[in-house]
Amino acid sequence: MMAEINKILLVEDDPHLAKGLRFNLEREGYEIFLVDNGLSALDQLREKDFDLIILDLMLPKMGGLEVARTIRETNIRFPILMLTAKSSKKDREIGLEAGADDYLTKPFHLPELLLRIKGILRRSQWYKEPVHDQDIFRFATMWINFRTGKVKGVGGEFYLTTKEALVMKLLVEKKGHVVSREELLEKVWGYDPQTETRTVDNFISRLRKYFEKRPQEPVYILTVREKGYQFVSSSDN
Amino acid sequence: MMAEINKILLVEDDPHLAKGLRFNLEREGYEIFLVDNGLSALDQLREKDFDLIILDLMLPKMGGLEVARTIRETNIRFPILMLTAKSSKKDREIGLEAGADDYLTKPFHLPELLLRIKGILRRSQWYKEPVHDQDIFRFATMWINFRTGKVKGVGGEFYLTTKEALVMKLLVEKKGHVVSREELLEKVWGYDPQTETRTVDNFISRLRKYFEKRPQEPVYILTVREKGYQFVSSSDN
DNA sequence: GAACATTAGTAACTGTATGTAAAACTTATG
DNA sequence: CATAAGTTTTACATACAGTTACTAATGTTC
Repeated sequence: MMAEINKILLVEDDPHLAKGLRFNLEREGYEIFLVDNGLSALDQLREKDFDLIILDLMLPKMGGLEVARTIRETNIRFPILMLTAKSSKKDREIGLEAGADDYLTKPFHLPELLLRIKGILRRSQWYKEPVHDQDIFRFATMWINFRTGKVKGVGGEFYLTTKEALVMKLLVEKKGHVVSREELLEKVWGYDPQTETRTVDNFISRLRKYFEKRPQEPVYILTVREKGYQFVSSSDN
Repeated sequence: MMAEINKILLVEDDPHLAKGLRFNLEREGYEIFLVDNGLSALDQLREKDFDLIILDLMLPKMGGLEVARTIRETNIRFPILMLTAKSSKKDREIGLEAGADDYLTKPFHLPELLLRIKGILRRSQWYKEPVHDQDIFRFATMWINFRTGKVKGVGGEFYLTTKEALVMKLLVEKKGHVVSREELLEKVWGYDPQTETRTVDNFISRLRKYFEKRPQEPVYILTVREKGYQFVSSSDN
């Protein structure tokens, strides 16, 4: 399973509490997006993909209940954790009735919040499609998803084109072994391996620009003169 | 939605509490099976299909935690509601950690128990039988009614035109497979697929504006170069 | 090691496919 | 017949794949 960072939308108008929560949740490895009112919350949901929303019941502009109901109207399964200041039974009942998956009464203890978050995320994984390991390859400080072509590294993310991904995949699959231009032409392009072309070389050149720190002195994608190219990776996978 | 009677396995060794709960839950329309220890609970689970287990933490023969863990070993998603006599924080954390979906501290109020049961059952429905009205299609945080063209999302609602809806419907029906421009032209427009036109591309462009958060980097309506377009909904990373 | 031959690196160019704003056209409606 | 909504074409921008041409590196021969 891919260790994707979970994105949490935190909707809290008390700046003090918000700051504290953000700090603690980020320390736990979650990516936190903070807004202080209900309308902004819905805006954010439209913009980004979140894994969970933590929603204060009492909010300016649009209350937590209304936000929860709006979400439930279109997405019955989006994970919602509600925070309620009042500990009155009535409030909690209303919260759950409005569609919250769980709630916590302020003041709450951090370990319990963390447990509830973990629980909700665990449950919400059920309906998400698992990412298959064989599609994802990690090396150095980046990973590649060969199915989608997505590459993520410290410097951000980008997409390989279809052919680029196929070439890279073939090299990686045969890591430590030389792959001839003929084999690449055949398996990636479906060409007659007789064909005289420099296409493969050009693709290698491009891949080195993506993945090598100094493309002129490649460390991963090596040339084997007269034979072809070879992917090597000292470490993992 | 099917009005199936929900079967609940109640594991409680206090005869007094057990009797009261059974009475009240049956009055709510649930079918209750009662056992008074952990081993019998596992026996029952092997025998029948339950929708939920309500589990006392303190039980003779085999404790609630152990039962919960045993269930989680084989069925990660079976709904578990834990009852704990002690209100110590420690206990609740342990309960959730062991895999309970929710817990309640004794003494609890009946309405709250009922709400939690409803909540758990609602959530567990998601993976049992997702709502699939013929005309309504849900994805991400929105839904589309293909008959009327109505689209609703957290950001409000609007209507697709007839052709827009037809294009979207065809893509969704063949979700996960590439649909060629020719097929779209034929099935939506009734054109001779020979026709040279960019109409399809324009519709795709428009649909992306409606449904994609970043139309330039679509995650649902994908281009397959030289082949056509493809709708995918399992958009991991 | 000088001269030449072979192989590889890569910038620049070409053709084709796709994205999309805007113009042009069509149809329905009052 | 004017208007608006829906559709389609046009035109231009961009992206991808593949070729060419030149440069650099390596290997071979004398």
